[in-house]
Amino acid sequence: MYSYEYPHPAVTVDCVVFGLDDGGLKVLLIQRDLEPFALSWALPGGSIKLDEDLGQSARRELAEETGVTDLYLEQLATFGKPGRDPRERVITVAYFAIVNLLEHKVSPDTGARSAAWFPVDDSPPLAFDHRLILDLALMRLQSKLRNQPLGFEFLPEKFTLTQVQRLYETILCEGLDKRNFRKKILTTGLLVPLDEVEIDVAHRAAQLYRFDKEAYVRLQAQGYAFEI
Amino acid sequence: MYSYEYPHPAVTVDCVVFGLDDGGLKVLLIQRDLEPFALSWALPGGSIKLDEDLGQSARRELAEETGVTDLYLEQLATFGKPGRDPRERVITVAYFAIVNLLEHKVSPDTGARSAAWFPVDDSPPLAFDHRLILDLALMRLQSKLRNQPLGFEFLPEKFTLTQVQRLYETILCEGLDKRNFRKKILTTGLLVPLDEVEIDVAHRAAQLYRFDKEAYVRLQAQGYAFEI
DNA sequence: CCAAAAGTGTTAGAGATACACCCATGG
DNA sequence: CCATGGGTGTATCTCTAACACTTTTGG
Repeated sequence: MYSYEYPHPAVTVDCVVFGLDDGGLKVLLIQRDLEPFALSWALPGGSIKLDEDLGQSARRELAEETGVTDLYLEQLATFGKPGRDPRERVITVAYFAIVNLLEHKVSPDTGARSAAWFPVDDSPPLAFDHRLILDLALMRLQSKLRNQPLGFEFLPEKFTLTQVQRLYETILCEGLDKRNFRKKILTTGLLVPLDEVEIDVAHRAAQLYRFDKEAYVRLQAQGYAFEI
Repeated sequence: MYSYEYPHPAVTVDCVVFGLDDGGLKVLLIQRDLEPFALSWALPGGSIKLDEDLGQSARRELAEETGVTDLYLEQLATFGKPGRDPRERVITVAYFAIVNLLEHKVSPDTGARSAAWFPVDDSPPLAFDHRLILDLALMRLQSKLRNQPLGFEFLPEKFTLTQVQRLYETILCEGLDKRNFRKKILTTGLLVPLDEVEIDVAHRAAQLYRFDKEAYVRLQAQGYAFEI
């Protein structure tokens, strides 16, 4: 008989979705309508289905609960401390996601539960061990930003260098020198200038760039390591 | 009623345990005695218990199957593709471990199943998706080695600079300049020279060092980032 | 005295940092 | 013409990379 004699825990996915707007770095939370932690805010997520891969479950739950569909997603870590859910043993596979708030203007209230963006440094108490998960995701975001060209996931396809710099400054919580930053980011060769400039601004219009993902993949295969 | 209506998958842990000896980088595998994949080699691991944290499960399984107890352990990633186990849906939380082969001379045959160390670049076909897990672990090892002082986990408490250099060369698969390597590793301030030298060698005895973990933790808290 | 590995400094080049002003545009 | 942000170059310094010989020890 080919089967596991051991008791099976519940398995869920939870997503830490980051976005960036003028107010800074935001995280997407949903308000729970059921016990335990009814009315508390929590990371979007839910039970996996048995015929779905883990990443698919994460995308499905996000779409159902928040309407967010187009995003960068990667696995963060798995949390399974006994007692983290008062009902039963629940293992949760946490995902880390980035969504482009500027372009898609995601309205998170399309789902069944109420969802909202909170500043990461001023978010409400969270259900379960979700604070722990959020903190880990934030550390991961800061660390990955430095050695992977991940930041562009926050931006629209066409962006200015100032937008990129502000992004880094906001997430890393540190000021950066404009000239040095531009030199560094341009010498990677990963940004290609477009034949377009910003529009509708009350000052000199900035050059627009796009991120050349193909070039990055190519360089990466040759051992290139992005660093900012 | 506070419970999950969703079907529960099986949850296991699997460990990629690395060790280093004169023959290079090794990985610890066990030979399966049951179907599926009977007689195939596989990563040590097994079902979690409902009252155990995930890391504890990993340590318990390792001790039971291979006798290995004293090791560095961290979570790697979770694999849950439907069909990865032909019996039923199984989510496995993979762990990444390093054991000091030189000092402990682990005899992996103490467990119930036969266990053995294989060169990572010459290991047998593996059961399930364990090849995928091993490959990820190897990439993680190489990448972490560069920006965390993780390599010392492979070595005895007292070691020579040449041992450290050989370790880096073996795992990163690249030659390193002796003088530059020594300069770099010593200027971190994380290695403290002991009042001892190597013994029983047929040539000039080398200075012994130990890794100052406390210093690392202290520096890390101040924003220091190890890099080699 | 020979074999084997330990140990040690300098120079040139690349990359990082610090720093301030003029330009273009819209209102 | 003014306010706003866009855009640019140089000098210094620090870190990295390349490189070869002498010393110690045991056999």
